[in-house]
Amino acid sequence: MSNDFIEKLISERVSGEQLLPLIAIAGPTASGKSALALRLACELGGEIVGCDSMQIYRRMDIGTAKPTAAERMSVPHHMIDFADPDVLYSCADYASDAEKCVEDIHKRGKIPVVCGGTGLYLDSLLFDRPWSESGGQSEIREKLSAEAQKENGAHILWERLLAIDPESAMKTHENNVRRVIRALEIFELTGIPKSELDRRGGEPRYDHLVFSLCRPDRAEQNARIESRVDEMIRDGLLEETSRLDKEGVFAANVTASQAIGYKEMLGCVRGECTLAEARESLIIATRQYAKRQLTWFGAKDYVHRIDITPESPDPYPAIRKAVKEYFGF
RNA sequence: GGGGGAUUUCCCGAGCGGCCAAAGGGGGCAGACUGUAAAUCUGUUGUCACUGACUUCGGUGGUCCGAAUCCACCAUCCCCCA
Repeated sequence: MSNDFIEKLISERVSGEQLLPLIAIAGPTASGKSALALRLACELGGEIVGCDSMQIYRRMDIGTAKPTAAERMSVPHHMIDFADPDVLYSCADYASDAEKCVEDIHKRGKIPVVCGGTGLYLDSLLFDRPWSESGGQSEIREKLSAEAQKENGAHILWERLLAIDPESAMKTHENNVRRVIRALEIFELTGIPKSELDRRGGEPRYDHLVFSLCRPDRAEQNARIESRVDEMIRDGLLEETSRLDKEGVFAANVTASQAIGYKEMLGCVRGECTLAEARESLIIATRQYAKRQLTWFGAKDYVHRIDITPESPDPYPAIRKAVKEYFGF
């Protein structure tokens, strides 16, 4: 199963300003990314860079399926388990932190193996985007959110966007208030329409080779998700949720409070539903998330999809081979 | 034993004579995504020869030009009185 993908990449490779190598293992939850990345890093003498919007948080261990202490001992892991759940941490923070991290790894003469399922984070690490100039959490956003709450507010905001940046407005459904607000915010902050800003930058930062693990058999993917959920519950997800709840994580409107697993268990912690019900909605939410990830990675032309099937249950050889062909190590 | 209420498309649930292949939600399927992304949002979801036709609303038989909606009987479930 060798590959036009690799050949194409090699032919596209820019030899001029030789970028440094980076390997990434992406794919939906419960696809086996972590184990695979670990194996790859071990063999290549690499270090792992997490690319997961939730594993970055401390004390959120079970629900985010963080690599175990033993695993983290065997190969250095970065961008995992370093932020407090109650702080706001977003994609732009990740992009700059992870970039530094990768730079260090390169300096050490190691090769970074990025591993995780947060597509946007991966994208932001791989490609240089002018995000830093376009602000973040701001009063403008608050103000716009308040306006959106009003009668017909969403539509009014969208029309405002249409006036200043028709291109973005056409691309963004008016119901997607969050995106409409962000586009508006960008313009207010920078004076540049989002569509214009989007065209800037975008150059690759590394000579990257990205894989996405995929199980074409949906039933099998679902079965894996289900057993992973049960494992989490067995390992004490409920208790972990309860602890975080007491910390006030879910009261704060922060990224960590959106994590799948905790959201669902919270109902049970607060006695609003049974554990069985929480389990059920957790499984559903995870399944849906996995599909979104699949759709995201499937749409990226820089992602090389590796299918896991009964005929080839172990994706490792194919990936190892592709790395060898592409990088030569 | 007597009285009352239910039975709707994968699930929940609205509909109570034509505007009903049947609201809404859930789930499923597909998609979007450039500073909340494990988030947010969109489309689709009876069948087909698909701007039309066909088969659905527990079962059977009626009433009516016309029924998921009315009547009768049957089945199953729930509640109340014994």
